Amino acid sequence: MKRLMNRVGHYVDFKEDYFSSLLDLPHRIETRRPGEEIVTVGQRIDFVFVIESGWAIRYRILDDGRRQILNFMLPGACFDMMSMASAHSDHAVSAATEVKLRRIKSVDFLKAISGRSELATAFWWVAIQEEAILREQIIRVGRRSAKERVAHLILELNRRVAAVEGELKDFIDLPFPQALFADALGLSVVHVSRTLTKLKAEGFISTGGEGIKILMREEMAEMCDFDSRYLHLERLKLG
Amino acid sequence: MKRLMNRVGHYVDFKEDYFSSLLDLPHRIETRRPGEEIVTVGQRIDFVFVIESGWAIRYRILDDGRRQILNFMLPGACFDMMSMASAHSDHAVSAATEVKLRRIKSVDFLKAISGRSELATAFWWVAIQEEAILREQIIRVGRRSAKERVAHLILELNRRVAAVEGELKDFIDLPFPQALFADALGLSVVHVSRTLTKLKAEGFISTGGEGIKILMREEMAEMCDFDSRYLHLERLKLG
DNA sequence: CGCGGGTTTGAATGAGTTCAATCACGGTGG
DNA sequence: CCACCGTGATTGAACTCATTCAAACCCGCG
Repeated sequence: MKRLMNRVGHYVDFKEDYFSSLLDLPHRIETRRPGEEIVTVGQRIDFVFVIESGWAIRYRILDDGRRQILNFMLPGACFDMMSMASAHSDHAVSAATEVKLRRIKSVDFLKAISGRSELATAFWWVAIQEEAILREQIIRVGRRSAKERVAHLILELNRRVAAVEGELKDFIDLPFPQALFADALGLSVVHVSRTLTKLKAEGFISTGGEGIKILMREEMAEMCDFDSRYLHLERLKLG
Repeated sequence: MKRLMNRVGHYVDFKEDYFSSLLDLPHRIETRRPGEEIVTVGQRIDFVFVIESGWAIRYRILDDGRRQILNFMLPGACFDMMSMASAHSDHAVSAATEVKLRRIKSVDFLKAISGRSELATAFWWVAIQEEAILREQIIRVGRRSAKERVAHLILELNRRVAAVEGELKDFIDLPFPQALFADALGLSVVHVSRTLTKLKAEGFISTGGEGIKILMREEMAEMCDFDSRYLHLERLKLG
């Protein structure tokens, strides 16, 4: 919840008690192991989830097993606020890593924010940002080369982690297999591996442990046409 | 405006006077010729647009000229409700055909729907549907073959036109060049042409005039894995 | 030590692109 | 009325980027 506050706090003048009402909401804390489902296709959506820790993915599986990841969801992510009751999910959500999440009834959540216009505005901004991320994903898989795609996604995730942690680092933890990158970018695992190797050879990044170090942020952003403005983090002072 | 009513009317029990308040809102009617811009990149968004007639596209141009169309917007489309004041557009909107549009100040629009919860709910549904269309677009360009992409988009547009016109036809008017299809699907114009030829040869569709006739809807939907449920038209009785 | 998940590498294949030429068609001017 | 454009659609041939398949590799773990 602290991370959600970090994130949402960028959009409103932060006051602790705005959030206390959210914290006090009736809820359940659940955990999922890597690969376990959180929301299944066709499920009725009457809960809002908040990711307390860990990474999740939103995706769809086609009949023959192809998988497209729509978006990565990291700590502080908050879904599905939009859908509300009486909609059925047309895609699934599952855990990429070990995940801890808070489950709140949609009605309770909506009641809590509807009274407080600052909070409502903040979550409105989160929804706008979410949609911008989806649009950027379309551009990425639709019109960018493999090299650009991989670099662009790395930079996006790096920024989004920064928005949650409050500081922009040159290292991103990616505690999940490259297959997730492949399915997010519409590439094969093999080609993701080759592309990462090339990015390393060209000095943009280096890998070590379960993450990636960004060595030449400027040049890399230039190369893959990454412009962080779409993430709407302007209130953040990350340089 | 009639088309917007058609569309939105699926989600609430239709009452003429819900909409009269929208019709009476201060507005300007504008027209754009094919190719002319409606919203430019970086522009501050404090207007809601309603397409009265014609087709528009939402897209982004990359530095080297590559273009990715994010979504087609057809008569009855209503944007950008989400963004509200103080956001800058990270993509452009322009006319695909001759377009007539209604421009309403965001504040006026929001005031008008905020009082009437049925209207607010209806536009909420429109926003949900819009987002589902974006997600489907990601899956289309990310994990489908050229043949599947083209077929899938044809079926989607067909359904969306039906939602506006109130009846599902086997013929779709597509009064714009194939280049738009290409840029929407992340393909080259040449390959779109080849793919359409193949779809014709296999008996799925036929072309004539400025449109496409769907000859084997079932088989085609099966082939490209099209499931109209994501469009959230359930209240529509289109079979 | 040996197993297993995940990554890397190589070689062959394939889907889609690019470039260039041709075609089809509607509009315009002589 | 017809020749001439210009835009967009189609076709062919060469090429490229990414996929597929298969083997090797790496490393943490029982």
